[in-house]
Amino acid sequence: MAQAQTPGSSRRKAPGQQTRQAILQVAVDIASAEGLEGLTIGRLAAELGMSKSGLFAHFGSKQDLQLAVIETACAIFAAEVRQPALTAPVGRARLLALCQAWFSFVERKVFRGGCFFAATSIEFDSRPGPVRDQLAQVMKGWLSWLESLIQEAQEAGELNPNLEAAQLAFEIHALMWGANWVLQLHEDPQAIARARTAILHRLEIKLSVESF
Amino acid sequence: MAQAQTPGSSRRKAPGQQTRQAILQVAVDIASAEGLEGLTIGRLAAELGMSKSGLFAHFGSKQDLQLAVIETACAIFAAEVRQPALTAPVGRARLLALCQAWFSFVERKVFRGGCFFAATSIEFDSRPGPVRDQLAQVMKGWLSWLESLIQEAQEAGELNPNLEAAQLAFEIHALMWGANWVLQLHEDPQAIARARTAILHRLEIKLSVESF
DNA sequence: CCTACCGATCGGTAGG
DNA sequence: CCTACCGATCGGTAGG
Repeated sequence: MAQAQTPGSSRRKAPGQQTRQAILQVAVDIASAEGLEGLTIGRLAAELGMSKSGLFAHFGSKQDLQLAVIETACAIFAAEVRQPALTAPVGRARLLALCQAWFSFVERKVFRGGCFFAATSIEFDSRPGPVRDQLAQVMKGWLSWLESLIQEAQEAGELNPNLEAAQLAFEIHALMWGANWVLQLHEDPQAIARARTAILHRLEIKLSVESF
Repeated sequence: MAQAQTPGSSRRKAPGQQTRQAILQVAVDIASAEGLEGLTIGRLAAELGMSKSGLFAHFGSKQDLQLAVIETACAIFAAEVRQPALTAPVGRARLLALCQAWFSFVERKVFRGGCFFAATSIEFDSRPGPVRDQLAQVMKGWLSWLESLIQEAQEAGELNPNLEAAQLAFEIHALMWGANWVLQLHEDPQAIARARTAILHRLEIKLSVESF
């Protein structure tokens, strides 16, 4: 999910690949704000200063473009949120680092429209097809990963082992998206603080804890 | 918000109003699934078996249609969720009745695409204009109402008065939408159970409580 | 409430 | 990567 589509180890990308990447960077921003349907070929071409057909040559269809945009969003998310968590030690520290990275990621508006996955997975939840299937798979992977970090913290003796990991993952995820939603719709930065407070409470951590 | 636009008390609606209501009933279902932008005049007319312009005569513009659809969704939500809560006694019982009604409302798929407000407020959070403004106002009203029910329960001595009501309202709302999202995207009915468990835990109610 | 239309834009193709 | 196009659909209007 995180790896680019270039299989080789060559540092130099083929020129076509460079253009393709530039297109996808712009596309992922538009899609986070206006959705994967609101992302139109004409609009995207205009924003890039190129012709529709020139752009379209990089993708066989609009659906292929949408799937490529999801891949790109995954790669950015992996670098911005998953990677920082993996640099923290296993256990509660890693869980905290993940939450920290996620809140930073929405506060810095890495994607113009807030969390790309919130916007697009809700947009497509009633539109059957490969795009919806890929989004569902990505989100399942995210929830599973969150669950595994919780289990690791439990095994390290840093989290109450009586909590059901999948339940806790659901709750943390819901609170994160709640914060993203309030932040986007009401432009209320307090949303982040509310979600932080709730998550720390669930992790049974006193609220004065370090820099978090 | 809940009242229809007919001011009089006449039981009989003008024939134009009947058609208008029929249009809006179909429109609210489409919009909950495909969004307020995905709701096109042509598609709506086709689904109703009438001409585009005949339909359009009831609304001055697409934006007016979108605003009218939001009003209709509010009226349905008031009848399906707010009203059942108001029949329960003030305090914890009313809060529980509200949650009960909300989960029933998404389980029965009162709106084809799940919670209309989740779908559309996320769709429009990056689209400035009257539609976004109205959705933001409706959602602020919902969160405030939730907060006031929590305060009433605290004043009745049925809920820990040290909890911040706005914080608790945020958390309950986030958990409800988390359930709606998992239900829509993964068709996993366990989502409802997870949200129920989390909310009861936050309300400090033993999980064996009555029929809930 | 209809037919008949408008210019703009949609996703996509032909041919270079 | 471009120009030049395709049929379909978009929101919206004229006129009845």
